[in-house]
Amino acid sequence: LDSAIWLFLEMLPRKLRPNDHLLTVLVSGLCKSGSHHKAVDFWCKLSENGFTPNIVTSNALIHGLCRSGSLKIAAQVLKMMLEKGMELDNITYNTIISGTCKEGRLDEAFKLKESMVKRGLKPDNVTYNTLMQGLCDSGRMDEAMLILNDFEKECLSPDLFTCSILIEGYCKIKEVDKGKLFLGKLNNWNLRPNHVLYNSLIGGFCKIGTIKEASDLVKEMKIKGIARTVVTYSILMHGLCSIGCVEEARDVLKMMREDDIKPNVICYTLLVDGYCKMGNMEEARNMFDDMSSSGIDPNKLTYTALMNGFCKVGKLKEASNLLDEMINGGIIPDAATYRVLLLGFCKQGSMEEAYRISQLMLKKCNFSD
RNA sequence: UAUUUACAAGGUUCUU
Repeated sequence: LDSAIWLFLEMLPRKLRPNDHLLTVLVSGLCKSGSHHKAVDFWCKLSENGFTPNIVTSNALIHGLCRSGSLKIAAQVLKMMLEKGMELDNITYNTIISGTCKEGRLDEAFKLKESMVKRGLKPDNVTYNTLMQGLCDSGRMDEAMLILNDFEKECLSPDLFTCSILIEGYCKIKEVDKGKLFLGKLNNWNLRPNHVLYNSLIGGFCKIGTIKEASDLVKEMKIKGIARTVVTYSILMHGLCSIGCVEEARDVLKMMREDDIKPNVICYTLLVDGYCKMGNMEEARNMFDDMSSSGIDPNKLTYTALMNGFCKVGKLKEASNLLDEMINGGIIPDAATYRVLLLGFCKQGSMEEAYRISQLMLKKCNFSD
């Protein structure tokens, strides 16, 4: 990415207009890889040289900044966009409304919706869905439901995002049956249910401990021709593991094979963690080894789950071997990983090994955690 | 295949 930036900056004095699509890809790529400061610098340099990025590229930057929790910087970029005379669009507003909601500042998010109206823009489905999501995240389901009136007032029609946000909201507060009622309302909105709606409900039933209802919904998906996904089955596995039914969760792998869906690293991590939580470290290790032979590489979360398991049963040597193994494999541990190990060693009174690990952490860490 | 909204995995006050 750095050489891509360099190349683009080289073009500036030659009065070559960089390709807008590529600029957008580059800016969002920089943000995704955590270099949002570089993305901002890049945007500024382009502006200073008379090549102010267009609205799409600028929106991508705003989005990247919102995602990394840098709303303050996003506001500064927004200000510069306005100074350059850029016309903000719905996507700009929807993006910052979403970012503001994610920070829990709902009042401010609603004010932003008002200011987009003042600017002559018409809030759309994404705007209302985003605000709804904010309300659902805070458990304010009654207010979320009231947004449906706004849809009608604005002659908008709720979409599958609207439905899944509401279903997920009800599932989160364990009112799964209320969520399920939306399946019946879809016809009124000319919608056909999709896998996300079902996945959310399956998760809801798992959460309230009614695995039977959950697996019935999987059957219903098959009957109705709604595609199951790896998420569908991982939700089921998570539900089973969380009530201690790891063997049943493992059987889900068979269901997946019959359904021609390949398990991914998340599925295996669920099983590794499931066995760890049961204290069955032998099977946990077996699963860990199985996944490699299935060609799926364990990631940071897989290692941390397994290390946590070994720590809990006092096998600290195994845990610290895993730390070395993951680092040698090029997987960067994070704060959660180190916390598991440090807690494990401290509890057992092995302060020297805890110290060694903390030194390792300080040497390797990127200070973001 | 240029930008915005929905679904899955690890640590989380302590003890067990």
